[in-house]
Amino acid sequence: MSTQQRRERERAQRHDLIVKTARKLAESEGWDAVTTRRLADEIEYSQPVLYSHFAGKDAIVAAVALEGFTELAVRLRAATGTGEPRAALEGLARAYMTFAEENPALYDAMFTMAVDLPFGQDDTPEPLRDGFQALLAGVAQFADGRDPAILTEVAWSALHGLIVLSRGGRLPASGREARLTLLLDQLSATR
Amino acid sequence: MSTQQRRERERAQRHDLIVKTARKLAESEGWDAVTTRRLADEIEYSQPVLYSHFAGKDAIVAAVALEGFTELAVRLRAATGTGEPRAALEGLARAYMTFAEENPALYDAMFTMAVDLPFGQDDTPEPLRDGFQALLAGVAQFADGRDPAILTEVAWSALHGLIVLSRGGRLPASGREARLTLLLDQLSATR
DNA sequence: TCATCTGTCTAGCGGTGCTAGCATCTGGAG
DNA sequence: CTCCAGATGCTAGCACCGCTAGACAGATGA
Repeated sequence: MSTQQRRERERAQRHDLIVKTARKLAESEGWDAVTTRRLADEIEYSQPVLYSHFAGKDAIVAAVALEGFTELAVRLRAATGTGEPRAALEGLARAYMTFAEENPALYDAMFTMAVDLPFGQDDTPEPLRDGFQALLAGVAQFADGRDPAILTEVAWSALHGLIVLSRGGRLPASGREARLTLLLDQLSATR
Repeated sequence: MSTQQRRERERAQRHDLIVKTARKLAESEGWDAVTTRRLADEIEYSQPVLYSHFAGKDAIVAAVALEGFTELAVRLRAATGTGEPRAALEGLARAYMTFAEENPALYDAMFTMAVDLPFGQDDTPEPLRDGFQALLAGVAQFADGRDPAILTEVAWSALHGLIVLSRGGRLPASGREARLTLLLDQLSATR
């Protein structure tokens, strides 16, 4: 009885250990450094153990990404102000960009790597849904006639584009602030 | 004398063959299928031949990307209209998105994979510079007081975001047109 | 004709994700 | 207390990856 429970608890702990280690490793040395051998070594178990917890490496990345969505949602909710529309949007956008900058590997896992997470579907995991809802809640309040969902998607896309192009060196680091300001201006313009 | 020339010509042809084959293979089966072995097999030479033309696999991807920048620049220039601002911008944006949709693997090589292409620097290859200039030329004409470069970068980022998030299934295929319309509206709004 | 030199190939290195099959250790039955 | 069964984690190995050393053949020039 209690033995069974202890085992399940230990299994859950090890599951977490794998996810945390993968994330830490990815963040410090990049996802290329996250190999099954290295990961196994780091958690002090052999490779096959990983496969008793996850279907494969992709599933591990997906688990890390899921953790990211939860954290992002929390951050966005915290940044969702209720003041003047333009300022509220700015707070939200900055929170999003800060998150991406502070956790580049995590952000990659969430938005560029793991493709096997079902996004806009019925079986979409709760954290994903929650993340988008947090963004939506912040944007919706100044939609001002425009479709809130569409507006959110466009705003999100633009932010994502800025982040990903900047990171790859496609955009100069210098104009960063100017780009964000312009984007916010354009998004909050209502004709 | 002529022997020398013939050899150089043949070398150049094989160089092109490698790039074309890599691109075709990537486009039909994805970049994962483009392995050095597979590529060597496809061009009917052995692996080491690839390395007598390119420093490594990354360099091959970069060569494919470079080809893409040239083509994109041509497309954008062709789409740069001179009529009413909003319509001109729309034509440009649609040309960009169409290019990305028709050549997904090529687009990936240009904007998400190859990191060793110097973008905003002094030694930036001409095709890259040209591509951005084509976009700039189209956007600048309706900047209307705003910084043309910044505006171009923001517009580009937003388009890129839409494309890349749509492709990964992060954005529903349904709202595509609505998102583009809203984006164009916001970008062409001058306060 | 022969030496050299260029070009291409075979074979192999160290790495990857993943798995089959064998030990070992534990928990419960007799 | 003993012994068996099942769970658990390991070693070893598969097929593949990018990349390269060294052997080999054919063309080139003296």
